[in-house]
Amino acid sequence: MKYEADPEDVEPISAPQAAGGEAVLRGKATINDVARLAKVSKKTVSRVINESPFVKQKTRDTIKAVIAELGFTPDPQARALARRKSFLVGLVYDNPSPQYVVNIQRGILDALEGTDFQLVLHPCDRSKLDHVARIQSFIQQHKPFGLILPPSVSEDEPLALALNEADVDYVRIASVELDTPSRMIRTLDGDGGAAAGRHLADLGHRNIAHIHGPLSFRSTHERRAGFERALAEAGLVLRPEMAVEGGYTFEGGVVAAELLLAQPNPPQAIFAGNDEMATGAYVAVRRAGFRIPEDISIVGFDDTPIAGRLWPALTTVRLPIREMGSAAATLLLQTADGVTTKKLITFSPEIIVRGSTAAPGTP
Amino acid sequence: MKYEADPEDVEPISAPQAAGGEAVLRGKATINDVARLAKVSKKTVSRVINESPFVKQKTRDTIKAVIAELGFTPDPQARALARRKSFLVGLVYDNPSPQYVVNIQRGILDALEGTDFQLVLHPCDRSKLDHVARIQSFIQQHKPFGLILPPSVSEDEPLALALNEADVDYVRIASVELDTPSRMIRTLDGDGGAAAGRHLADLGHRNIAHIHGPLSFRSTHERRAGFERALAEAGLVLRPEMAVEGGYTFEGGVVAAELLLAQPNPPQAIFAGNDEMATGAYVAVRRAGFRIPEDISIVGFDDTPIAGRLWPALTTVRLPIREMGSAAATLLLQTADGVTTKKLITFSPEIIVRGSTAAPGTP
DNA sequence: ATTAGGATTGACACCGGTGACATTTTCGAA
DNA sequence: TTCGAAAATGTCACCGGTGTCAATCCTAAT
Repeated sequence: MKYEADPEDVEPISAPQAAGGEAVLRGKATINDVARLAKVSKKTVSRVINESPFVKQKTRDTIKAVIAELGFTPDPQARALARRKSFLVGLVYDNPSPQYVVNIQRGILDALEGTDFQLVLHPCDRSKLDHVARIQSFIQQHKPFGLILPPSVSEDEPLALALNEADVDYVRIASVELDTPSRMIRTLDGDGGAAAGRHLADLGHRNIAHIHGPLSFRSTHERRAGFERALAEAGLVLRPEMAVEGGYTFEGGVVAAELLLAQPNPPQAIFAGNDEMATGAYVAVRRAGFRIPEDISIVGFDDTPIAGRLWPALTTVRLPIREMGSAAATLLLQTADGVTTKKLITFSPEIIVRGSTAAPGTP
Repeated sequence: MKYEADPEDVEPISAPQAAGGEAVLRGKATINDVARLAKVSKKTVSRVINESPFVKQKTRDTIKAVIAELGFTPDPQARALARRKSFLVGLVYDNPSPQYVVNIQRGILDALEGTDFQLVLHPCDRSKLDHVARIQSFIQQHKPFGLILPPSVSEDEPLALALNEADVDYVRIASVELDTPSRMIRTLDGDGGAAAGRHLADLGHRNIAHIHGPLSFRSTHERRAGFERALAEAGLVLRPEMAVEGGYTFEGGVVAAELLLAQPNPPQAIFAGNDEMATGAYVAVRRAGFRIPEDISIVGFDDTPIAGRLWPALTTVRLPIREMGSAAATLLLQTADGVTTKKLITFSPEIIVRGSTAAPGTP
């Protein structure tokens, strides 16, 4: 039986703009309005919205025309309710670096632009006991379409396990293959560390130190391993007393560098595991009365904006963080299209040589 | 008529954890489950959830007990659909400084923690023609509970006008009273500028320059006005050629400072309208071969993290950005409680003296 | 011309709440 | 004890979509 809406029913709906005399954008069109005007059931409209292949081309065209005419957009809340899945993409993060976080956000937003999805922020604290439970309850309540986990949450295996149980999709951003399999964005931090080591060795430095991040971060180990590999290729070794932890923070960097400089045979060059710590090293080096890069060369990692703002500008290893965020979101949304081709996207870092490194003995 | 659910109906629901044998957290309880167990209608449960005063204390207690037992939490999507209002708080921003943005986010998240609300990010671009239309369509689609507008979107009067028409609540963060009335967080940027001017004048500087932000930002004018006021109180004037625009960016700061230093009678001190530009000034001053603070003193504004990371650390004016974000969210949520007491919260800046300023003639 | 089987489309309940309004209680005043 | 208004609670439709499954429409094969 065909849908036989009589003209009276149709008329007043066809002009949502004009309705009500005053109101112009008020009262959005709903799927019912579209169905009535297109003379089909709302279910068929629903099929068109969701790009179901089981709709005749002609019907589809008619409906699309009506949708366009009415400026109809499906209501995310209603869809979420019916599907038991919202249109939210959660960014679950605990990264201490604001720069990192902002760039990841930007990348995700780039990818989400134009889609129906919205980015919601969900900071967390891995040291809290109910850390995983909180995220679970967030998922249960808000039924996010998916989650994006940058480091170091991405390395949280108990969390990943819990997520696999829960009804969410997620993409992790990390520097290594992780135990729990999942789609992920992988960064070759080791190569970055190697690039830093090679750069310093090529400049002629022999006495090189390293300030690394917390041991609980996988990237700490990756970066250091790559760095040591490059040194080895140049016939150098990283002596144990030349490797100090700086917690990935500015203050940690200051303290770590002070420790290094206080040694009987202080380093000519320092590779810091991130820009924050490199910035801290700048301060310590200056306090100790040394010049950068004449007396001591410094290399960072991340290429956050501060790198270009220091004096001299910091030589550092860049990871395309924004692009990574974008790729993560894209990977997540694939599922929405039913296409799940790629499961892993790899990004390589690149060294950006600026003013904080020079050959030893530069006047 | 009482609700007479017979035990059989009640039993299987009472243990959502146990249901299904395997599943533990699956299948959240709904308002219907609560209603059945508490032997009341779902509407009454709804009243309790929404803290309606028209529920007898005893009934309320019973229902609350059941809610606790079941671990029931209302479904945000369903509520949103029925109320035509979601539980999202939108941060609409275009601020170029990541630091600012992150801190505002943190503040908002602080205030939202423990509530049903979620923060969604909505960056925008005021230079786009459909700028306002985009935000309108975001509102129409996602029906956010409210919006928070930091500068410079907060100063966008056409947007504010459109927002008043639309069905959203919003709080603006700005440095001045704005034409369109609305709840807002106000910062006394003028006082901050004055503090900077006073500090430099007190140190004994007479030849002081200013690098200001874009003229389209109200804060630019506020900060400058306060600065000039303080100079006047010290019997000084800001000569026109000593005021240059730096666009609130690092690069702009570099160029502006170069312009100032190239003048026949270069300044002994520079007050930059924000930390980004102050950082740019550091670079220009060094390139020109001057020392900070011995030859030239520099003051910034905002106290972003970079201020403490520079060498020497930057003397700057601090605005409690995180607290401001938190206050903005709190102001917004008042409506949720029906309590709408405050409409304006004012924050005063404070000068943080660090190493980038000294009396002229310091060796 | 018929007919089977896939291609389309529709009917209807339901997702989990809330709004408007009706009905039942409750309790102080008469 | 009785009555009426206020207090408390319930009924039922609806918010705007989607899932399930049944019904109808086609098309090629018989």
